[in-house]
Amino acid sequence: MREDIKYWYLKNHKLFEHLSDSDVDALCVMSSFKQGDKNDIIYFSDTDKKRLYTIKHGILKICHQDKDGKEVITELLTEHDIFGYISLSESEKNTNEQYAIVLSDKLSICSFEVEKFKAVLQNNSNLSIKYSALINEKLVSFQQKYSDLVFKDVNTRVAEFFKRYASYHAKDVNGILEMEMVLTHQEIADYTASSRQSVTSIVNKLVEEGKIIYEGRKKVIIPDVSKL
Amino acid sequence: MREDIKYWYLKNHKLFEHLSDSDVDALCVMSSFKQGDKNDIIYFSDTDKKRLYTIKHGILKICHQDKDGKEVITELLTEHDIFGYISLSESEKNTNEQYAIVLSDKLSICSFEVEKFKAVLQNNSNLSIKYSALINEKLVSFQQKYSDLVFKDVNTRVAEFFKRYASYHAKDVNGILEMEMVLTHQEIADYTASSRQSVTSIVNKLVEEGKIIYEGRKKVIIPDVSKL
DNA sequence: ACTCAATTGTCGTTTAGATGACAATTTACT
DNA sequence: AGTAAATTGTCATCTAAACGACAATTGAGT
Repeated sequence: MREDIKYWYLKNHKLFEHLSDSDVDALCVMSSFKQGDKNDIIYFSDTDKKRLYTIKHGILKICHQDKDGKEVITELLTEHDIFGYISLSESEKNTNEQYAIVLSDKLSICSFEVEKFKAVLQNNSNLSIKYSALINEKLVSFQQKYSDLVFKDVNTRVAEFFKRYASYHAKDVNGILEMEMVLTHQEIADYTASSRQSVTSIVNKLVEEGKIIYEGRKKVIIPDVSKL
Repeated sequence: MREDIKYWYLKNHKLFEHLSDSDVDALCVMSSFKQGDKNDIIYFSDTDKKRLYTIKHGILKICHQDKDGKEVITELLTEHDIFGYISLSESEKNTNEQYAIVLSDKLSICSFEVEKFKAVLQNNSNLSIKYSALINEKLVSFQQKYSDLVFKDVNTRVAEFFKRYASYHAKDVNGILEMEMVLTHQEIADYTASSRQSVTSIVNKLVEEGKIIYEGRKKVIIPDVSKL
């Protein structure tokens, strides 16, 4: 990949936007860009060197599995999101059974070796404060997700999934939201901690009520988010 | 509180242990220690200045509530844990409906104004890397908690609560774990996302099976953790 | 255009665990 | 000690949502 494109990406990432040009240069040198296709799997436990990733383009799901192969999607990640974190104890198997799968047709990600990234943090306290704040945001939104699972029923969780998904992936055509849906019902179920059949019937109810419109299986339209 | 005691606490906190003496001095000056009693509430949304807290002694629960007053306990915090985090956007109401309640008879906490703490981070990249790693650990353990809620049934969750609680609060008397239990069944239910009645019957089952022993309502003994 | 695999649709059935109601017990308070 | 309040015990009932099973539809690949 051309150096200037790498540079451009990093320069426009909210995590790095206030770095000096030379700092971005340094990051640029140690960064490694990679392409992926739909259904590609990224294991980030068993690689020799731990890496930190940020998404340049595309959608990715982070999954956990239990022994029976049942899957939860803990996160849906998009452009500029980061994953594969730094931790105190080097060896730690924190990423137990975690893996990422590409959902969009194409994915391109940028990664750094954790150790090298730490070195950059050493010299940029601003960056590391931003980084902590970012992780912190994740934590907060995760706590929210947890409470939602406890307090809200499946209907609400699925409806809110569509809102949330739209907020990231829809383009607004005067008030009407249009988006490409890369998740199957099964995956929406994995993400909302419910079952495939429940999602199917809830989606159909929403469609009947006119709150969402499916055009084929890949395109979703939300005529009025406020009514969802 | 005497300066030397403050100093001692900070110096022995794993987050600060490798700071230079003068850095700890600086922290010491800006730190503020406070005492609390059982059932005291710490709101950390509506105070004018945001603060970052670390617990010197005692046990604290962090709760969320839904509109009907139903409560989830998202975290149980003890000695050296931190809470009330820094975030990017200053105004942000991230701490929506979050509050902390003292569970132990006595609590003593140490706190810093977030802005001042950030300033210290500025000059200590080591510290800020440690700090990010710490937050990151929280995130990971929270994702675990989420998967557990999805995958594991109430019995397992309650049993694991006891193990976890023991790992923090039990003293080991040659293989037998003894601990003070500061949570009621209702609170265990809030923590494990179940109901009071379920916890009661599960606890009684565990007692019958000899896996745990309640002496009164405040003391719990686990004869053999491996059997739990 | 045809075939097969993946996805979705629709049921009836089952179940874990919540909920309500009330009693029994323990602890706190004066 | 004596009373009130908090906590725990025990049921029977109810319900949301999972699960299994199979059909219908869609879309991708040849």
